[in-house]
Amino acid sequence: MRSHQLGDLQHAIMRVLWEREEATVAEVHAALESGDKPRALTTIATMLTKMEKKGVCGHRVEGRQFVYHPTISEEEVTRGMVADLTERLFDGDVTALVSHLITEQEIDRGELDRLRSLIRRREGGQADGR
Amino acid sequence: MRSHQLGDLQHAIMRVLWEREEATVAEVHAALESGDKPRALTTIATMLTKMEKKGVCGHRVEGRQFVYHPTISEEEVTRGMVADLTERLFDGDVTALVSHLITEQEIDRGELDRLRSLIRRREGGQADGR
DNA sequence: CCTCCAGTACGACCTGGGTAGTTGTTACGG
DNA sequence: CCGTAACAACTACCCAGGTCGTACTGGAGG
Repeated sequence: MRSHQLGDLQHAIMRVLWEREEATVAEVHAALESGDKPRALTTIATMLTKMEKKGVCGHRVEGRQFVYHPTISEEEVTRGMVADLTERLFDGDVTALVSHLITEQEIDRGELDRLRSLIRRREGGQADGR
Repeated sequence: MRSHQLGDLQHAIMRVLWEREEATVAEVHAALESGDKPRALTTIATMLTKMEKKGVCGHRVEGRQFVYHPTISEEEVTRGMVADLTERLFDGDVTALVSHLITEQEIDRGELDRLRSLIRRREGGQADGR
């Protein structure tokens, strides 16, 4: 089961869909205009079409326009992409990734603190909730 | 500075190069034969050429063959790819990624323990050892 | 009723990763 | 001295992401 991989634009579009539950092409386009480099409306439309064919979203017809909605959850995608990276970079060793993050990447002291308590909570309560 | 992004095969090849410091096309090919699906020798050669043009590796001539070597470090690539993912999925919030990992991904109790001490070490001694 | 506009459908094109066949060159063994 | 095999170079594809321009169509307004 190759977890759905999304390109940059695809992921950006999905984020809009996840955030709003539903959105028209124009709405997605507008939402992406802020900050991002300008894109043609048709680019978004084309992308949405491809994404639907790919199974990551669907649409219903409302009057003349299509209202798109996600068919996969953000968690699903996030987990999948993180898992993929973990596989490629650390041979699937999640702990190695975490180690890398807290040693090589920039995390300030306050963050470390938060993480510590997060781990403690995880260690304590868990009967493994998956 | 857009950190060098590598495809699957490219990354696999780089791993061989990093591991051996240097390697001929045939050596890389042989190293990849184990476990991976069979690939033509020319595929590796082509890839190496493209990668060199991209600046991730170089080569010297030894007799009839090319001996390739990496020109970027594994750390560099790892950091870059992790950073990219962090950016895309968590808007650059490294802590959010770590949180995701220890709550959503599979980490057993022993691992958590190791992480705890890792954080402690990081918090205490750090004069930033990079 | 006819025009115009909003929107989708369709097709074109570019890039980069990946895969490999074909060609050309050259050192080496017979 | 010559054929062969080892190599690199070149060329050609395929696919997916991304980016648009253009065609088409149906409904709203004059």
